[in-house]
Amino acid sequence: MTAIFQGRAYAMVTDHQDDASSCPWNEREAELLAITLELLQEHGYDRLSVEAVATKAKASKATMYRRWPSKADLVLAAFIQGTRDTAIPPRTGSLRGDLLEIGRATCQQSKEHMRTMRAVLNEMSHNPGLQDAMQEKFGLQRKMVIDGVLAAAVERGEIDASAINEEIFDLLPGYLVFRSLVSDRPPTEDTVRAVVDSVLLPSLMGARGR
Amino acid sequence: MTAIFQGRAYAMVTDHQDDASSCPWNEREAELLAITLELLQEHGYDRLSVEAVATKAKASKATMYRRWPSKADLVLAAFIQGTRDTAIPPRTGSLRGDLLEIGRATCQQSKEHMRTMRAVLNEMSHNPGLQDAMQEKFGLQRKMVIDGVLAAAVERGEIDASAINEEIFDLLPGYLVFRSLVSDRPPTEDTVRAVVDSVLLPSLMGARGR
Amino acid sequence: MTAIFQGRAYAMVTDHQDDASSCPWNEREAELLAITLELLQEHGYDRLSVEAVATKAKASKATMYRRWPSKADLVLAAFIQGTRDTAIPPRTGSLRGDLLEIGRATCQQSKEHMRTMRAVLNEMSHNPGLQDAMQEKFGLQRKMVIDGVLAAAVERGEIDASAINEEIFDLLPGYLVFRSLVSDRPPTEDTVRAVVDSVLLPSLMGARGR
Amino acid sequence: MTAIFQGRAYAMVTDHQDDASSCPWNEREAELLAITLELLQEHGYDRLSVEAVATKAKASKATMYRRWPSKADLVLAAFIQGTRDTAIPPRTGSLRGDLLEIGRATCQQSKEHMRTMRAVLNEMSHNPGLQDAMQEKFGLQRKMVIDGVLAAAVERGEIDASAINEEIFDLLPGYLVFRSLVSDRPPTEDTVRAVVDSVLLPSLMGARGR
DNA sequence: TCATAAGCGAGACGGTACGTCGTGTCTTACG
DNA sequence: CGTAAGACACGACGTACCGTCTCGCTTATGA
Repeated sequence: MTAIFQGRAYAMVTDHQDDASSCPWNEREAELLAITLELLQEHGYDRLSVEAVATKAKASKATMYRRWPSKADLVLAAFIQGTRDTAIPPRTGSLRGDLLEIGRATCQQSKEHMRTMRAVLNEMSHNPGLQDAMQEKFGLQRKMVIDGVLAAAVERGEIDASAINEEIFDLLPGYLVFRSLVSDRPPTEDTVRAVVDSVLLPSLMGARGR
Repeated sequence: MTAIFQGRAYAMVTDHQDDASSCPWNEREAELLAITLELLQEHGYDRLSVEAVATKAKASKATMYRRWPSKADLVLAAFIQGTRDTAIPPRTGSLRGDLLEIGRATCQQSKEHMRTMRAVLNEMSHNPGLQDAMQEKFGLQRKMVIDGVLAAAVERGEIDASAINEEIFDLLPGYLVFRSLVSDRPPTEDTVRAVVDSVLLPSLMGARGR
Repeated sequence: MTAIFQGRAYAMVTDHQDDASSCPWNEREAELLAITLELLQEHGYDRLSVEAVATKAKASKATMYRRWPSKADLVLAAFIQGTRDTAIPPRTGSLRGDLLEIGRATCQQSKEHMRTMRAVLNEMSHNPGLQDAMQEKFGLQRKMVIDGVLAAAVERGEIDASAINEEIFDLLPGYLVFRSLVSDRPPTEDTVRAVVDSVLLPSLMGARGR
Repeated sequence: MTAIFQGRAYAMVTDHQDDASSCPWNEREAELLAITLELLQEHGYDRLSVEAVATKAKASKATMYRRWPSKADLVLAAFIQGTRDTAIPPRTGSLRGDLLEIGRATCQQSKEHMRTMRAVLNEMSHNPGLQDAMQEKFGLQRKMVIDGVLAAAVERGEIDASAINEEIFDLLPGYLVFRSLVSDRPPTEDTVRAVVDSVLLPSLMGARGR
């Protein structure tokens, strides 16, 4: 199951994961990305300079550019590494529990990486490859998780398969991300509960009652 | 009624609107912002240069920097001007119609200004003032519109006031914006219809049946 | 006699001199030039800005440019005004006394206006008019004074007219100016005495002894 | 003997001379300075732009500013390089010949670098370091040459050591430089001859006759 | 064992944009 | 009308960063 979750971009990175402990150069790479992430969070995309990352890491610019051909790539890689290890939320046994768990995880992640995501978003406009990478990583991964949760709910008989809508499978994480990134009202636990209890569950289970 | 819709920021701006036609310097300012917006849409934030805007407008850099102390301010102003005149969606007489209309307007606006919004979003991280400005402009304005629509629906007896939830009043526009800005699946009419028909209306009217 | 001393450039300015007390606008003009001179001495040509002069004088740039069409003209005018009133050294009755007096006056003037002279010199490279003006003012004026002194000495029988050389009539002031402007060893009274006693007088009176 | 002629500043520079041919970066530096000098002669200090030099040399502004922290430093360096290689005038065997030779060399150099010298002069007012550099380079170098010439004349018995005066050792070059830079009457061969024959030699040899 | 290479730090380089400042022209509004 | 105020087009200043490059130096392998 896990394998399915990993799209190309995701795999591209995770393939090296095992090497990280054995191969010293991947440790270095990870360190560089970590510093990138740190400076990114602190100063934002524009005010982040590859030079500063190199200096702080006592590396040279050539080393940076050998690994990531441009600042945008560097930032993307840092972002991916920063979000890679986010655990896939565990199953709780009930649809409501699973959704709340997804919401909770989304909130945490989107708050933590707010600046980075904004930076990557901004870069996406010019970089179709980045667009795809993000989509593959986030869109697909998210879809898999939610599909899994809903499928389990259907299997448990909690909802009808007909209530599932392709168009809005990411309504929960999407809205929460919106609240973190765009609006000035970051999501709280109440937000998650409200979306799940007053919107999603009525919608998903509404058909049942009829 | 219209007055209520306009938050402070909105009013603050629209108050000058009349001046724009009478005062020549505001025409010039508007022209500069329009060019900024154009180049911004075309090339994105990073690849936009103040110099290019000035050149295209046959203005000088000093003129630009006299009005907007930095590139970020310029872009924000351009964005605000670009979205200022977005008409408030008309009332259709039914909750469903109003919501669809809001969704449609949100889709159009967020698609049109996608790159600009991403750029402004990115800038927001460093500029708390920008944060507030955006919130005032978008958060409040959006809230007013939706509150109005829902209040009308309550008045019409379509829904119970108790079904309205502060936490998620912007679920519809929020999700649509997310789809435009973040996900790789820009919203379509189907998306709007799906959110309204299978999510919002069941949620809002669900309480009725009980 | 005085009239002869005044070349074109000199006259151009001094013609207004009488007006200065009666016509208020010339007082203003003199004030502007004085401020220019002051800032010039303080900051040098490059770091002097017309804007600063205008601001300090509570005048507007237009006022400055109406009177002096460029920064160079302004500086030249300021310099001329600054040196205009330098009294022609009085006659002492002996050649040696006169020469020492000329030397003393040159030293004082060239030290006082060192920066200004350097600035004007620099500007002269591009501005032939300035070249002429300077020449007329300084070259001619200087020549007249020295010619007068030497003629008096000849008349007194101190020297032969044949000892006077057109090519080097300004050797004394020239060398002193050089010492002030170019070398790092500004002239002292000893310098003047040395030039007069060990160089000029031997040269001028040498022919006598034979 | 030659070694004695070279003051510290002179040696300081000429020591690098050999490197210039072997080290490629010094060739580049020399090229940049040569272009600077060329544009400086052509347009003068104010109208010279670092950007233009960089463009003409197919270099970047950063390269210029890395080597010379400001336009003034650049111009000074260009001037020093431009005058560095000026050959020390050869000895002719007689005091008169040596003085004429010094005069001739001074005339040529001061005419050739008139604009540059004026620019550097102007800059000196604000830059004490430049003051010292110039003094070291020109004052000392000039003094060495003249001292050497006079010493040789003493040795030959042409003049008395007592006729030499510290205060005016640079009277010849000083006056010639004055004529080039300040006055509108650039020195000619006649000027040199007149100064040497009717002023310097009488002064230096006058004591003998008595 | 030694050399040949591969990766590295350091940092110069050509570009490009930034944001500032000064010049000289022009317009507006006041007296 | 002359003036103070100051906007404007132009263009140079000096800074910072990008992405490329060349240098030596260190390792780490392969003859």
